[in-house]
Amino acid sequence: MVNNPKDSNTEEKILHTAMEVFVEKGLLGARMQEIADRAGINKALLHYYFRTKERLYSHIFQFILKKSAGDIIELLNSNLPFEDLLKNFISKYIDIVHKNHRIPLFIMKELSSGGNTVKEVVKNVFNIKNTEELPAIRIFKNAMEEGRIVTMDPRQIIITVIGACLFYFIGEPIIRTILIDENNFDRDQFIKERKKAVFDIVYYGLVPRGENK
Amino acid sequence: MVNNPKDSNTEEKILHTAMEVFVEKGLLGARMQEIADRAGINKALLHYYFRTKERLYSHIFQFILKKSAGDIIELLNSNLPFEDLLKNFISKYIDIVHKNHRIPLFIMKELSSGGNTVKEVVKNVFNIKNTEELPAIRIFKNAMEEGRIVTMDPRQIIITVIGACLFYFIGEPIIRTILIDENNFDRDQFIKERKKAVFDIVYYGLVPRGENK
DNA sequence: ATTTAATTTAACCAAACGGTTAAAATATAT
DNA sequence: ATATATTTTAACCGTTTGGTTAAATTAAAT
Repeated sequence: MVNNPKDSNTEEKILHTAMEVFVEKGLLGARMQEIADRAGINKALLHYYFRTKERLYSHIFQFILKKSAGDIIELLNSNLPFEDLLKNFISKYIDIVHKNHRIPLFIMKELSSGGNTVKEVVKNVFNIKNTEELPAIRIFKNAMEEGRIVTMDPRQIIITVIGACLFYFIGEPIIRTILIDENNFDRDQFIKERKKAVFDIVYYGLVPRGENK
Repeated sequence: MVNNPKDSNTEEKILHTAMEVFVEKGLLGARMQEIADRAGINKALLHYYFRTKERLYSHIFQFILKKSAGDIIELLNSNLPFEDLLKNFISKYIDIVHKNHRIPLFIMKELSSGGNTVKEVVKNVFNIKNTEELPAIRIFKNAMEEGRIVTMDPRQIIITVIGACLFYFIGEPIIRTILIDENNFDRDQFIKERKKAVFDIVYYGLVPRGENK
């Protein structure tokens, strides 16, 4: 009744449900019982698959981290000219975060408390040897060498872009309380405008004065 | 021995310690026993002052929220010209966050999970009647009317500036893992450069083309 | 048909934790 | 000196929670 048999195996169902619960409530707030209930199974079976809460959590955290990293890397793999690349990145990145708006905060929560195994995972996923050679860094360095943008530490640009893209979703509750009139708010439209605003500010903040490309 | 008598009253010591612990570990992660221990008192006395964990937490959360709001409002109260005002705001805001780098994430954590009483507090502190009349909104609208910056939804600008200022501190662990070579990193210098980068990108992203003021 | 794996049921355990209580001790104020 | 407020000690309680266990049941594989 609750289980549509054969439509997915139990392990996937557990992982899917556990991800929801962990993202909603964090490691400490999540309850094994709730995960079991929402997955339509019982607690015994849950422990039968993933021995402990920590093992289950670690599984899911790594999955989310890898997925997020993969999403970003994918966005950078294109041969568009700088302007289009930046516009594309901002638009698609905001789309991704929009569809998974709890993920960034979830990741940062865990990073702030401990972050032991995290660094391993991150280094593993990104396969970092030389920070100079990161795709994102190269993209901005190239644009600088070609004179398309002003000279500036590329890391500062990256932090600015990601921060500008993420912050609305991380801080949405407080932003809406303070900044937005709820009686007259079209969220989808606002997010669409957000893409344009981030691009306009960053792009025209980087392009040298006196040349419009 | 542990208590330096008379150098501070117990209630303040509790609040101070509890703030540390809550900010470090969140509501669920914090332990009343640990707060008592680190405050140099016992659990009974802790409950004698603040009956429940929730009461103590609520106290501290509101305090932090008010302080943070107050900090921002204070930064906006000056009659500097737009360029200086923006530069000043970014610099001082980053300084504040730098000294309390766990606070923003702490606030956002709680806002994401529940945010019941929060809206009350926020509305109370900011005394919001008309979002159009917020100081920050007015500042950008004035600059637009004076032709100093391009026309754009001021809310988008604000979100971009705050996001750019905050994100390094919120995401520092992951940023340092991915983006920064730890063998050759001067954090204070990087944060100093961060101020300039945020200002340059935002300011020149807003100033109309063809006029250098 | 028989073995093996997946799943349920339901009871149970130990530890952690928030909170209480009562009694004594210490300090502060009057 | 006496009353009042603060602080300690230490034991205790009820609940929640992660995790276990054992036995039975059902489904899948050989």
